[in-house]
Amino acid sequence: MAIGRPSPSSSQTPDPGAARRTSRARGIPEATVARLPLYLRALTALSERSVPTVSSEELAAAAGVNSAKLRKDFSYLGSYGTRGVGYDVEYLVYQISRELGLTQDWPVVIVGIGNLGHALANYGGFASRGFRVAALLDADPNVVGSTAAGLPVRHMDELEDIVVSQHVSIGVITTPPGAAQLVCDRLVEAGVTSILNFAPTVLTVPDGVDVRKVDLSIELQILAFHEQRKAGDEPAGDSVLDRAPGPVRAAAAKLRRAAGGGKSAEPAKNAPAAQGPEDDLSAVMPA
Amino acid sequence: MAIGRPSPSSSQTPDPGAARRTSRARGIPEATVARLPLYLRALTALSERSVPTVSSEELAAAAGVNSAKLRKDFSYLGSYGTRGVGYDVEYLVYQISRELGLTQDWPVVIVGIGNLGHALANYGGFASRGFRVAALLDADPNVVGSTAAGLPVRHMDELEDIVVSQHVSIGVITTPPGAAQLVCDRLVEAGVTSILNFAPTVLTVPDGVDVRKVDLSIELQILAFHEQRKAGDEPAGDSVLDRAPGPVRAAAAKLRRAAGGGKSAEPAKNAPAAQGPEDDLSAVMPA
DNA sequence: ATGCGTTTGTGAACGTGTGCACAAAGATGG
DNA sequence: CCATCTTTGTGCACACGTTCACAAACGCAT
Ligand SMILES: NC(=O)c1ccc[n+]([C@@H]2O[C@H](COP(=O)([O-])OP(=O)(O)OC[C@H]3O[C@@H](n4cnc5c(N)ncnc54)[C@H](O)[C@@H]3O)[C@@H](O)[C@H]2O)c1
Ligand SMILES: NC(=O)c1ccc[n+]([C@@H]2O[C@H](COP(=O)([O-])OP(=O)(O)OC[C@H]3O[C@@H](n4cnc5c(N)ncnc54)[C@H](O)[C@@H]3O)[C@@H](O)[C@H]2O)c1
Repeated sequence: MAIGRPSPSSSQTPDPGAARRTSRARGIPEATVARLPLYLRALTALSERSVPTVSSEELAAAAGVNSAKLRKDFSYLGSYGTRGVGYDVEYLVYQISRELGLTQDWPVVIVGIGNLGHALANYGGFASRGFRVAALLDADPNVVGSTAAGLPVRHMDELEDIVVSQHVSIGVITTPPGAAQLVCDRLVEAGVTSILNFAPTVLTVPDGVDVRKVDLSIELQILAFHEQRKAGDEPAGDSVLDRAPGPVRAAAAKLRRAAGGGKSAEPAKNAPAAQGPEDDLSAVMPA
Repeated sequence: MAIGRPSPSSSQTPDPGAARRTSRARGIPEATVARLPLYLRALTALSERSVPTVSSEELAAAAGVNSAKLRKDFSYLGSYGTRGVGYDVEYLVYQISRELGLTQDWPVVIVGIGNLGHALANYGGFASRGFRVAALLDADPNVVGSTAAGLPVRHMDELEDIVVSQHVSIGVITTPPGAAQLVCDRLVEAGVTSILNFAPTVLTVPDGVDVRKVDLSIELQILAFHEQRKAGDEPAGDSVLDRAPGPVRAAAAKLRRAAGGGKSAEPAKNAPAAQGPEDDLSAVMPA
């Protein structure tokens, strides 16, 4: 039963393969691309203060990165600096904007105008960089009549028309997780090839479609992990059984499977637990 | 003029240094930590369907990753699988939860209850994983009276009290960018050691404080970059001057600096530009 | 012109992350 | 108890990303 990758490749954010193949075409590493907007923001601020040139050291500080990294990043774009002087701010703003495709207009649709969709629709920093909200879409008839940020919320039925007629290639999904894959499929079917997904769902898309996700819950969990480490709190001493090699562990595994079996509720000892390091797992593993 | 790193290290998300030092302490790579929440979500779904065991292949598909990667990730946690069978779902849910610190309660404060702050406060998936909104805070007197998601919005004055008395170690910043660093400083001063920042600002924090950022604008720009590539649209043929080595390029640089000089508006030829590959930059570089 | 101080651009070393491929471990059936 | 089949856990090779350190390039003053 060979599990051949199904033809729709699930290209999520942390998948280097697809994304890299694209960007390596002309040699800009993905990690660099992800930092360009950061540099651009810092440069824009300098530009507004009419600063003519900036050194890699200064700009790196403003962007919160290592200066060597910044120089290497810029080197992928070309030689836009002047030795002994630094970089011309205006010129660099233009070059990075161009490289990121920000010199063109990118119409986007937002699907799912609930709490988050509303916030995004109202977000000013949206339009500031060439991204224009082409339409707000929702399935709920109660929502469809209303307006958000001056734009009318339109019905999902109009999705295809809007995407095609306005040449929308970027879609933002802010529906509940259950609807995300369906919405995604419709967007892709209509011609959208880049998706920003706020729903906590793994989206599956065909090759050639990029998906990036924003997941609040994941971010918090990562923070919690490090927070736990800081507290010197080795995450509850592991059962000796599981560290032991050989048949002992196997027996433990067997027991686990035999015990839990069905629809047992969450492993009991889960609640508050005032970060006491001692936290035995007899509750979950009745050995 | 040696530019010694100032003692407050600007540890942003994409800075491996600080984060890694922490997690390497007991050997879980940062990339793995970032995927654990993904696995946990998939496992929780299986658990709700009362699936007793799952193979690395199945789980990997559900989480949208390579199965070898998943197995290696789990190997950092210990040997929790059974060869020939797979992983016990309930047990693995517990192990990952514990590793992520989700078996304890994490009170968080949200600062800046505007569009986004409201949406976050209303977000259900928040509390579902041990994260509890301890307080909503804002500086605007008009907002302070109101309630969001059943919680009262309290004034910034109360920040320190709340953080200390409720042992808050995680703070979420959803203020305008201008206020973010100030708010951050106050949070840190009060004792918060993990910050999730939604404002498009580079935060500077002392060592030992983790910052993660969520930046919609950056995500869109990355998508735009790849979108441009897909359109076969080499980002507007580079001026020959800049590719040429030697004195020619230097002269060009000189010209740029001399020309632009002051507060010149955005490099003119910036507008719509119907994705025509030909887009000369004489406007920005009057050579 | 020449020399001096500054800053870029990059080669090279190193650390991290990914994916293949396979031996070893265990389940299962006879 | 043995044979066979499934699936884990991991050694290994390679790709990617980061950082150091320094020669070459440039501006500027003399
Ligand atoms: N609110 C937050 O702060 C937050 C944070 C992180 C993630 N999320 C995620 O973002 C998504 C949206 O969150 P929310 O709080 O705005 O939820 P919400 O319930 O307020 O809004 C969801 C909207 O989607 C619409 N919708 C439902 N099914 C649809 C469909 N098939 N097609 C089109 N529209 C449909 C609903 O009518 C509703 O207006 C959820 O997946 C949530 O998990 C939200
Ligand atoms: N709305 C979005 O979808 C979105 C998306 C991405 C990023 N952001 C960023 O998130 C942040 C918030 O966005 P928003 O749309 O909710 O803005 P908003 O203006 O609606 O809300 C900001 C809130 O912060 C409060 N505030 C201002 N200064 C404060 C201070 N010093 N201390 C405490 N509170 C203070 C204001 O009173 C207001 O209630 C902004 O930085 C924005 O760039 C927003």
